[in-house]
Amino acid sequence: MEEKDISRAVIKRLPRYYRYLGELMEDGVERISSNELSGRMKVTASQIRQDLNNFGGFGQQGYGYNVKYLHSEIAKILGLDRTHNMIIVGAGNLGQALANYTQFEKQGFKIVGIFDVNPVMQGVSVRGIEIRMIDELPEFVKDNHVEIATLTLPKAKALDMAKLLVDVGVKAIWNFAHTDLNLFMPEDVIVENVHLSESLMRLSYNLSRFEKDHKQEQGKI
Amino acid sequence: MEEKDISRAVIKRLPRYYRYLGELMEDGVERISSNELSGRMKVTASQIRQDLNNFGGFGQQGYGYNVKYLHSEIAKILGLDRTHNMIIVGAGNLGQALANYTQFEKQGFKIVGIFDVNPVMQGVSVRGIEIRMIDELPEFVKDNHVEIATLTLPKAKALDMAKLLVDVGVKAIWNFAHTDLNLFMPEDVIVENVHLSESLMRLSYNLSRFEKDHKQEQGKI
DNA sequence: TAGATTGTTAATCGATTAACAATC
DNA sequence: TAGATTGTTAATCGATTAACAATC
Repeated sequence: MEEKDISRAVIKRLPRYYRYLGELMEDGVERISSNELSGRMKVTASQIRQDLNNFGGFGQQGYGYNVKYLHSEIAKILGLDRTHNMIIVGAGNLGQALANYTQFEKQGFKIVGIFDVNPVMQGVSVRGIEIRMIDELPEFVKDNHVEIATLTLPKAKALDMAKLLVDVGVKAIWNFAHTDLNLFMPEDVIVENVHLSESLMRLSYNLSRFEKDHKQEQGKI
Repeated sequence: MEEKDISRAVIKRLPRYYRYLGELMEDGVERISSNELSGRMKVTASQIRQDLNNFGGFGQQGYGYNVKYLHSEIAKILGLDRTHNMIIVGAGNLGQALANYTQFEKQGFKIVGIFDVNPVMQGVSVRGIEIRMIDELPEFVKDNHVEIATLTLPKAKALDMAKLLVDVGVKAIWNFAHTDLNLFMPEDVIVENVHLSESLMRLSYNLSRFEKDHKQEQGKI
């Protein structure tokens, strides 16, 4: 119906709007104007209005936006109005850390299973969830309506596992492996990459650049 | 000197180039053209050439780019040609997972200390690194030339800790807390945010959108 | 009604792509 | 030298900002 193609840039900002609106709700704020929100979030009011209007007119002239309403509408847009069953594949440090992280559950992402390829892990439990072996995966995904797989395996094992996950019916992969799965996945499988080392490199770039700038300034004096 | 301001979009792609060049090196590839790399990475050859030329002419007409040379030049640009001392602040699941992750060390990010606010953690060791209390922080940062702090504390404690870290001389914060520190930090402090829940929400958005599209298609039949 | 603020169109800015002359 | 491929300028595309009429 309302099927314009929304730009990636807009999607990237939505969760941030959602977070700020959540905070405003906690603070008991009932309504907010694009201009006021603009001040808090350091984006332009114009951009806020443009972004939101991609999805519909959530505001009211002369009033602004109702915080609670807008929050719940963005939740719907982001698919946070329902539960998503999720498994974690790769029970190493990162996988276990994510399994222990209760925040996701509150947002509707329910961790229903943890898998690993290493037999040593079999039977070990994380937050009450027993680690299973991969041979149980196909049945488990079907029986538990698993939509999302969090992939926390080393790069070398990631692609083959991703293919397997797709074969057994997983719809989306949250990829923490340092490799670009999306290039090898079918069109209809969602891949969201979290490349931590790339993030750290960007930090490093900015650090180096700043130090260079600083040295230059001193040199100029 | 060569101080054009490089756009964020370019910086975001640099680590990816670096990764692909690393893989090419491992595969023993000596030279590569922008066109060939374009095919592998699914970006345009034009963009590759434009991106690289922000930093200098690393290629040669009629030949392409020397993989090893380009790899090392990008390393320099990203500040990976030297060691960065890093501490982890927040020894919860995620903090410990990051501490256990040896990959960063290989890229020059050396974890020299782990800190927490919870006295229960005191003296516990992660990968041979003892968890310390915050009162030791100021001296530690100075003595160990700490540049980067990885911040893996809950949101509520994150901002105050960030301010403290800046006060004691930390130059950059790798922020895993669900809050936008950058809005409250001095200009000269680098903040790189990793908002995992935002990433998961983007995945969720795409998942929901796809399902909607799919339903529509079925409806049309 | 008057004032405020949205929704939306138009203008600007920036980033990507295309084209091609320079040159190895 | 001829062929290949870069570096770079120009053209296009998309995203952001500004402006303002619509309307609560």
